[in-house]
Amino acid sequence: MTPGNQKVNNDFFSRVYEVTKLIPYGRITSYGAIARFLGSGKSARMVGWALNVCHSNPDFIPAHRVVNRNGVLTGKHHFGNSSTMQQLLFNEGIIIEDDTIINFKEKFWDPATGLQ
DNA sequence: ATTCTGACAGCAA
DNA sequence: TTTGCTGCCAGAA
Repeated sequence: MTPGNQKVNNDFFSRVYEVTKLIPYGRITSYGAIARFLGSGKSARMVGWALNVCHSNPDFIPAHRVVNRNGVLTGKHHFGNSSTMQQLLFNEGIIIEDDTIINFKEKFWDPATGLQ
């Protein structure tokens, strides 16, 4: 395996968790934003996959603060109950209507600009 | 080993 | 504007 082709999977997953944990309370971001922040802008699906297996991480991962670029709660079904994700977000001041975050643009937090 | 699918995103029609 | 296909990387069958 070439140096530049080394597996970053482990690292990638961990980074996804770290970034996700950095999302401020009441704020949200998108899979693509995280992927892009990690350097793999086109690997947004991997971010979702990482969050899908985030239970392997001992720390609490606020995965409910991560939605797709449209602000749609595409992963709500992975929170046990379909309404759990929406409920969690609602508790943080995120207004959701029809599985879509109304004030998405307003509450959006980009790790790239949010951490600088 | 091959094929399909997935918590996405970008672009073409 | 909406719909559909493609790229992305990993895992499951």
